[in-house]
Amino acid sequence: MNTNVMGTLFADLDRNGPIPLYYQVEQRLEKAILDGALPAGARLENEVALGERLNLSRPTIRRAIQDLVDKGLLVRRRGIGTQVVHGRVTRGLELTSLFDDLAKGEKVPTTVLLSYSVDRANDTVADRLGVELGSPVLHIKRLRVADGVPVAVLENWLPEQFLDITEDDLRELGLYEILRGRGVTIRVAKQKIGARTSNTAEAGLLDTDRGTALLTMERAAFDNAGVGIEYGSHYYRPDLYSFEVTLVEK
Amino acid sequence: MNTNVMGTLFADLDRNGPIPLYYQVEQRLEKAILDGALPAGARLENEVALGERLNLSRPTIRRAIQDLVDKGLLVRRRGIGTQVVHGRVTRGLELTSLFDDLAKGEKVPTTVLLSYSVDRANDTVADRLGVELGSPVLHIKRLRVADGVPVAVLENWLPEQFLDITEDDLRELGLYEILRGRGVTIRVAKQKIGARTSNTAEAGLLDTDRGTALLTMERAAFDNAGVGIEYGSHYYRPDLYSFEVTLVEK
DNA sequence: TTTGTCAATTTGTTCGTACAATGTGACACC
DNA sequence: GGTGTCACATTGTACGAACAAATTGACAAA
Repeated sequence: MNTNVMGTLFADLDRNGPIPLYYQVEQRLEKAILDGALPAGARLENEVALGERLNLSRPTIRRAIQDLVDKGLLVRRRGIGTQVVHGRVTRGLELTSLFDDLAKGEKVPTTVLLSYSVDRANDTVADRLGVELGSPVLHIKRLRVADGVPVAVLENWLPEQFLDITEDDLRELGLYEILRGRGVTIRVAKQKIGARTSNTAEAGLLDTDRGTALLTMERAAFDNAGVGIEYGSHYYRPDLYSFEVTLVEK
Repeated sequence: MNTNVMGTLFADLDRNGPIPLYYQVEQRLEKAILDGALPAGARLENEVALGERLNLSRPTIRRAIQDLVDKGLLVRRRGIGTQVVHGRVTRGLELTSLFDDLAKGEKVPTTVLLSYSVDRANDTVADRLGVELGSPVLHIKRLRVADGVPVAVLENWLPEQFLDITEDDLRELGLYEILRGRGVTIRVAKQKIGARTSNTAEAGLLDTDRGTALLTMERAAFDNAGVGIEYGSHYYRPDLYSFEVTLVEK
């Protein structure tokens, strides 16, 4: 055990602030793992000892560790202890693939607004969003460009409460940024990822040849209360984009 | 609140058996939701009351509810209560997409073993599996057929400890079935889903035309101890298969 | 009517404790 | 030398308790 790391890692826990203690511990541990301070395979101190040194109860420590286990960063075995996973820890997209994450790295993302209208919900949209058939929905279609290269075409439908999102908003910000700015938080999203062959119009938008493969994604997103927020049907240039998912069996 | 349902739902908790109490509660609740006994939007009794009626402590009840929240079945709001999510609950693939899940429904899956050999790990395989470069690995390539139609080509590499898996095993069972039978449990899997255009050989195997789109998936799987179990590089016929993922933001 | 305040309800966080289950290693026994 | 057994370490489950934070609704005040 690297007591040096663990010793200094938790020097300044804010016991009065609004941030939960378990979350502070969790974030510090996660950072240490991703930074390599806790290398793959490193064994953590046991829960009780850790709790004593940090002056925290065992349930609090357990909660922090459990969250990291759920994220796939740590592995626990009864009678043995807790270790950092061996598999390289890819600071992957994980749940952030929820968001417009083209801006994740060095690329400069821009957006071309292809269409913007208020439509009446058809069967599919009404079903996925959980709204009345024929109710007004905001229908937008955007071309996502990274460093001047077209990467994806994003078509979305949003329920009545978002009709006041403007064209300028959409040109400047990602959809999920706009929603966050309005205090909306996505809680559950159901995605379906597939592929198909492009037609002429699609290929033209993405600056490729007709008949090449497209990566497709359909998504329905819901907020805290389970209300439908957004339904999207998107296609991506597969040479420029792919989906990464980390699954953790419980 | 439908007290009838809640009243009878927990009549027979096994307090001495090996199955944890929180898990028993969790499963009964999940079943009630999926069966429709607890319809979308239904409000659960509050945690303390629920605990009193079932003679369980609040932490136990909370654990059961929290697990279902993590699965995207329930939604909690402080000061309000706990509700069943509004969005249709698709008994989706979720984590089961980990497994050979073509047998999920009515289809009859069969497997053609295209190749079977013991190779030395190349760069990619050694890296993904976390084994020494050049160490022996089992290399298999299978064609997955459902109801007589070829659906996917699955190419896998497994580390030294699995060299004794036989060709007959592979023809009869899914890979993950074989692994489960040997007491191996997958804990974390990292997947990358993309698309590309097929070449002649690939199209021939899948009984389609050259140049059509393929859905591709790479996966590295790890066990409880974080040891690499399996690396796979697969491609699927996109008109017959797609990936469904449910994301839950915490 | 509108606004502010307060109480009630409900989930969120944190503590403390006890015992069970599992894996490891040492030790005695054959 | 091999084998079984026992103690030990560590995580898993479950209990009880207290206070904090967020939401709602009722009521009072402007």
